[in-house]
Amino acid sequence: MTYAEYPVRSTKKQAPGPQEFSDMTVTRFAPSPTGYLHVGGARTALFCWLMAKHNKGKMILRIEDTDQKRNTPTAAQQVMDDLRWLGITWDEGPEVDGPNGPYYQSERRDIYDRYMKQLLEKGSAYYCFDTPEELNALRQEAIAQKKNFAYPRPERFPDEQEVAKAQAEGRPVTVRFAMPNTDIIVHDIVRGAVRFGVDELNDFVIQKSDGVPSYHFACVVDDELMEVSHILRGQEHLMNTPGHIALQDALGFRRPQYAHMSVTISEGGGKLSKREQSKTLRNAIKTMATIDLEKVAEVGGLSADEMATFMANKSNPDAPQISAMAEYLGVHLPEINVIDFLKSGYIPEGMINFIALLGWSPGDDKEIMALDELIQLFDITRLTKSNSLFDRQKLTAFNTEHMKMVAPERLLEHFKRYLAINDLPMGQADDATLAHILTACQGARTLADVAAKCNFLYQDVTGYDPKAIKKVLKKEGVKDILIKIRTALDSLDNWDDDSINKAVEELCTQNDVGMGKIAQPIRVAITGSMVSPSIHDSLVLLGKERTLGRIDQLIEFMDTL
RNA sequence: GAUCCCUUCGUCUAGUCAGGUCUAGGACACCGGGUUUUCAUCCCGGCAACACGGGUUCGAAUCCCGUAGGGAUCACCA
Repeated sequence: MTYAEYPVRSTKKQAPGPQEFSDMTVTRFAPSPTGYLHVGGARTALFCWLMAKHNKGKMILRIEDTDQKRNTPTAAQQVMDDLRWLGITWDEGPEVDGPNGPYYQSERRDIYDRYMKQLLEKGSAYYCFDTPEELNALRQEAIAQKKNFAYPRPERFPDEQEVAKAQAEGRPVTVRFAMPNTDIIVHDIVRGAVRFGVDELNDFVIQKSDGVPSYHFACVVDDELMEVSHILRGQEHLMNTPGHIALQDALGFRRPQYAHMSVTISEGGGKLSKREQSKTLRNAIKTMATIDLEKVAEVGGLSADEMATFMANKSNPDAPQISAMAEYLGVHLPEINVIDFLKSGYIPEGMINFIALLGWSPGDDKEIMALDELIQLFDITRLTKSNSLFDRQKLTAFNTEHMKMVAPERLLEHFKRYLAINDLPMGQADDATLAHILTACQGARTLADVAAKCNFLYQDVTGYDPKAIKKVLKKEGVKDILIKIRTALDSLDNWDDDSINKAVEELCTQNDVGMGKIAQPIRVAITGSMVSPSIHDSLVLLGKERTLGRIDQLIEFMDTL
């Protein structure tokens, strides 16, 4: 079948079915390991995974590490950790293996070489010896003429002798793919039929001068060999697709189905990226009146010059430097990477649900969905065409819902991981205590809220919130009440919910006051603030001795008011 | 600049392919009220959109054309 004959029925619902593929749906997530997994990548992975699971197929994880300059050795591991935290698993790939490995492209060189040779022999690809400077000049010329740059394909392709000669002269040797002389129509599940004219199509590089295949080539070869039936990726790849299709045809490969997803935009506008974090930090620094810039630079490990260019909006330091400076200044950076959300106390169930709704919906009013519902309802044809903005407030709302829905044991697991990654003293507590803290904080929006609300358990009261002083302590008769509370609590034989509740209720009736008059002074005494879980939970968690001690401490403080 | 994609409440979206049931539905946010020993949760109510202009049609959010705006891509990066 040629491109033109490929059936076009609807622009959306029915993209043509894969021709020669088995019934098995195979998707793949193919990150390039340059750092932590960010939300955009997580969304792509999620849709690949949902699609595979919904169709009882499989998802492959493939690491696209053909560019040595960009890859860091630990990045692949980080990406896998982040995927696992989200609950996204892969059926084939690193650490689980499978019949089509290896799953690191850097280990597949011999495979690519075979196909490269085939293409060269067929005359579908040819060697080039241009230097970057020459190429650049060509491009400038095209711009000057207001034309699209297209590599000038030679009349006759260089032979092996010329290659050897070029090599001897020290010229770079690359291989370009000779694009066929036809328009190419991409049949996309999301976008329908998209036509690319011959004039737009360019002979692109498929083998770099270091001998490594380019992304385009490796990706096409691997997708065929790994039997990938559906390629889900960001719309930034749409323009690459005609090239990939032509490559598939030249190599006699099958054509997978494509779905180019819309992009996720950040609140500040533009693509969600680290740049947003630099921007937030920079703006925060600018609003700080008294600030020791030298000290900040030192914390971030930047030289004075680097700091200056950063502040002048001319450079963006690396993520660790940004984080170090933000932490030092107490600036909360917008979360970008999956791990940022973990650190901020979001749980994977909430993240997954929220991300799934960025560019997809089940078609009715259903929004809060557990993982198995998501799998059951997922339908690739329902992907939205337009870009969507990442709204953290809505994420928080979803997180709140899932905090209530998740099984207690699971929430406990998430909580322990949260405490560990933030290295909080609460992490030393035993499971029973943590479980109690969690139930005492039902309704919390994030795990960070839980930790903050119960932080008083792990920290002495060193002062009192001015608002608490004004609203609670400076009221008539508080000191007397406090003394009565102390006496009542001291006399309790059992330190449990019932006894504490009963004691507090009795204090209310005896003194003819409402709950607030008793509960609030206690709260201020034990936390120094006006926020804590219910009184009975707070007191049980704190223990009798410490409770009484903190009440004494407050009674003493009352005299200084 | 060229090419491609997109456009419904502030935001995520349902509805568009098969035009009437849409005085456009839901959710988050926001505003107002209520429950609660604080915070959070929870409950009730409110505000709020078919980008614009032309067609086609008895009838347009839905089909066609144009305009405007936004995004993506234009690498020996993936």
